Amino acid sequence: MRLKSLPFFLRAIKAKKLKLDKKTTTEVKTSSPVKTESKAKKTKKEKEETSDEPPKKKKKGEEEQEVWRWWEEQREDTNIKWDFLEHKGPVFAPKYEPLPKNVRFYYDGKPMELTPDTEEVATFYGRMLDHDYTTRDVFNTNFMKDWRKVMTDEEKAKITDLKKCNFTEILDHFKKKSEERKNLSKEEKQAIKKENEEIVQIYGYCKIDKHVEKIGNFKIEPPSLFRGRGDHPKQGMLKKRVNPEDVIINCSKDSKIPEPPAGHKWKEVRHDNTVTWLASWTENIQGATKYVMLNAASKLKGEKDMKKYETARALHKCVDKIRATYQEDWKSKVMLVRQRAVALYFIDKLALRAGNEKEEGETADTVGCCSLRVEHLKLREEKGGKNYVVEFDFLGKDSIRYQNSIPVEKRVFKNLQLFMENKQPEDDLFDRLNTSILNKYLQELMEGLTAKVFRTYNASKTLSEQLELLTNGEDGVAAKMLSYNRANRAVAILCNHQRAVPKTFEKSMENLQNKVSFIRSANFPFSVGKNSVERP
DNA sequence: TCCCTGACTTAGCATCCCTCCT
DNA sequence: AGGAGGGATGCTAAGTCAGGGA
Repeated sequence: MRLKSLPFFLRAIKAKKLKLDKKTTTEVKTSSPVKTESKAKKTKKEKEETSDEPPKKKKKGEEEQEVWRWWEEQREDTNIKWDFLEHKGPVFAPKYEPLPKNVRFYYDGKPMELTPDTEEVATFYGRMLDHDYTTRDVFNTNFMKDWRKVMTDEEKAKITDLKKCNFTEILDHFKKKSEERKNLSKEEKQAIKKENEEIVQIYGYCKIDKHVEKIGNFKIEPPSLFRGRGDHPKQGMLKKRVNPEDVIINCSKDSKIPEPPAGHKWKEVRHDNTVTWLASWTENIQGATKYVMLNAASKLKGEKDMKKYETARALHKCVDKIRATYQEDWKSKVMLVRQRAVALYFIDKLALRAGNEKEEGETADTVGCCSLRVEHLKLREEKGGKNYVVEFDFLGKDSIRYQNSIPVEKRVFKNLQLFMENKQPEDDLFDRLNTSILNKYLQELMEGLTAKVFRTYNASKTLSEQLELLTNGEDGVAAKMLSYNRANRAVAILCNHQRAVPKTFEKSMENLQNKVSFIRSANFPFSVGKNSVERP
């Protein structure tokens, strides 16, 4: 399957012939406008779609909204995102429910009663006791500092050492509660489910330009301890409760303005139709704005997604020229041009991210292409029988380690030597370059071209090439699935998509081994495939 | 040009929930 | 029925990129 035939692939997915693996397809997934459903429902629906019989009458409450086939409509390119927008506002986190009296917190071996605010924050820590986070110094220090801020003077005077705090009864309490929830009767579970569905019915949808569309995240993030990834300097800090007074509502003037919860006011109600968000608030850890936005299957998101792939297709048409240009630029007399050319080569060849600058000490120390430092690569004139090898070793987005050795053209190698000359390990490799310069240049090469388009393009191309290579028209469904998973895996490797080894890994591996042994001994004629790139 | 910020996408982890097997 | 397995979904952190102001 070549790139130009990708629309067929999209259609196949829309028709739900293939299931996409979320892990490996972010760069290549489609904006499938048909909402995803559970496997069982899919099978049922597929039957309905392919059957000649009229669809069976749906039970009450099961009627589906007719799908708005926005992707078949004419699109206009404007920064106006909507003409009408009405919604009920976000759902706030439930109020804190104090612990029952028999669940105690101990300080220095003695039970200690906490005021509700202090207790609430203690429960955030208590329920994370089993997690690796609570073994980290940074997490604990940050937690203690923020916890003390909510304590009364009396509590503050007493609770000074986290090591003397015992939260185990709190953890046990929540474990017990979750166990109880699991053991509820079918009817009780149904009742809870129904209640949740009612909330979704009210708050989970909005009316936008005569269409009802699903909201992606209508629930405001509950208070908790900040779980920054990797070596995050702010991990363990208290993420505060968000109140209506913190929330800005965005909707159209002529809509029914959402009611704030009783006794509360919104921070602001605005009517800005140049943006897609319905509500926003500022989070207290990094000061970043959080948004309530539409679901991925909505027109607003889907159209944007579609455009992304169109841009990638446009790149396909001129990528040869761009590659020739940057190879030529490796010889440039201007240092910036050389650096830009080598950086672009990495972005293209290795699917690296752009690499914006980050404020030191505010986040984990991670880098992308433009922010690579001398310490992140090693140059080997010869390695494993290959010449001019570059070894990369750095932490990328989400502190996922990127480790890769690649042979490069001699000219690239010599350039890298030049860029690294007389520099300290912590110095920038591309000291003349940043993402802004790079993207401005890319914009000159092609309208809408930015660094991330290369990732989308190369991921999509890899997937389609792999599918072409691995599949055979006569293959059965199982074989097609296997090929599809393998193709996806190739994309995961290219994009360095990784996931932690699941906690139950060893157990399930053992079970799998047993099955394999059994199958081998019985001489079964089939193989088992798995597609995930797990971290070592 | 630099810096900051707002808006939006990308992506890993947690949890839910369905299916299949015992 | 109960539990394991694993995909789907939910949640939210962490990126990208553009635009505006100094």
